[in-house]
Amino acid sequence: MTPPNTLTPMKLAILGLLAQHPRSGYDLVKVFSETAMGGFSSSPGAIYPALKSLERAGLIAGKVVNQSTLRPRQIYKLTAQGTQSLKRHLRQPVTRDDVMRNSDGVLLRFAFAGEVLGQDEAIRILEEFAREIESYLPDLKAQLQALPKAAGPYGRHALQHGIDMYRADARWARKTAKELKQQTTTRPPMRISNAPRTRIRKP
Amino acid sequence: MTPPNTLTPMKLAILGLLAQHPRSGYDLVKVFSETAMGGFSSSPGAIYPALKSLERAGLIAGKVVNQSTLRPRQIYKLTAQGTQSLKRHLRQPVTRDDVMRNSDGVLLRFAFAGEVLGQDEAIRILEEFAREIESYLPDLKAQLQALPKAAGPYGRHALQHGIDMYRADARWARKTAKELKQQTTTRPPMRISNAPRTRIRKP
DNA sequence: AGCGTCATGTAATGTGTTACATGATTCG
DNA sequence: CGAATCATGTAACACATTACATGACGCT
Repeated sequence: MTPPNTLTPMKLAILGLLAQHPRSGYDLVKVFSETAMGGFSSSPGAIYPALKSLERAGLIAGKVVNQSTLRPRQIYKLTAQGTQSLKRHLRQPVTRDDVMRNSDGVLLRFAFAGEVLGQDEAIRILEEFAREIESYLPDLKAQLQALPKAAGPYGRHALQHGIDMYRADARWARKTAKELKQQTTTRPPMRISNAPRTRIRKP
Repeated sequence: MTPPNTLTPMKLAILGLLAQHPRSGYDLVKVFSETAMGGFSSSPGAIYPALKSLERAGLIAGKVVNQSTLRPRQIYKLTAQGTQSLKRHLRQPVTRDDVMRNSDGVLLRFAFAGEVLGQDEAIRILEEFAREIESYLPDLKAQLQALPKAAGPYGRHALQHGIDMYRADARWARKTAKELKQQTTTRPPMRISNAPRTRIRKP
């Protein structure tokens, strides 16, 4: 494991998307450019190197599809090791550090955990997220109180913005956890093994 | 102007902090490490190079303070050009792109604009921010509607998170603009010229 | 014949992160 | 005296961004 267990946001996103179903690099480019996807602006210059790095690390494997046409296309899918690495990453607890400077990453974890590990893990992430925020909020309020009056209103307002955002985060997490629990259709997690049980229909 | 007009978040933050009052590199390290400051984790390895780059670009000037002790300390302050560059940057309109992938930068702009350009500019930024968000929200809601049912609930919830966050952003911006307008103490902007009118008392 | 899109990349560049290095000063 | 803190940096590294390059395919 040359890159130990780091998994940058970009690579996590790629692994998660490939866990949904195999895709080509170009497919990923389109996903990132067309959907909101948590603020990735990502361009080919970021995606293709990341794919190669993931392939070198043995987490994904590309299969060249030459199908009759002469234009080669690489379709990537997760390897067993990649699946394992993704799951390990998704199972990590939500820390205060995540809350402070990686809340986008938590969102990614939530979405992929729901698909890959099942609803229970998604709910766990939501609740840990909310809990960490709620334990962090008093600190922020104390910081707000501690601000010297001389500092002027702008720093105070900026800090208040942070507080408002965290509150909204926590509210969203609680609300979403509740919704997920209420819908009793507790579906099992998606299968992402290499040997799918059901045939894929190609319409 | 070797680096044209780019001004990364880091450099903007440094310029803004130096506009408040001159500081040393170490002072900046402390500010970034002790206060929340919008999610900068920033360490010496980022700050000192940025300072040198800003100095090369002529936006700030360091003055060595040898004062009796043998340990040199660089105190940086904005040059006239740096002040001008900062103001130009702060006066830029808030775009949808800012909203989509740089809302932290907007916050920084707001806080520094209030101090450097005065309350009116700060309010302008808040209102542009809110307006851009409110014009972006329908798009996001449409994306939410357009999500295929088959995609499962997690992507939908993640998107809903984005919507909730933007709503909270807009609410905060409207609220803050209102508060700033209500307090009739329309103070003039801070002086950041190199020739201060009032003597600085050194207690 | 030419343009846009599909599909894959590479190169240059800048920037942040982590970790380490180096001395001086202050405090117990 | 030794430890923590002040204060300044450097080196190695990974990473993303922008811009460019290449070539096939489909449409007009």
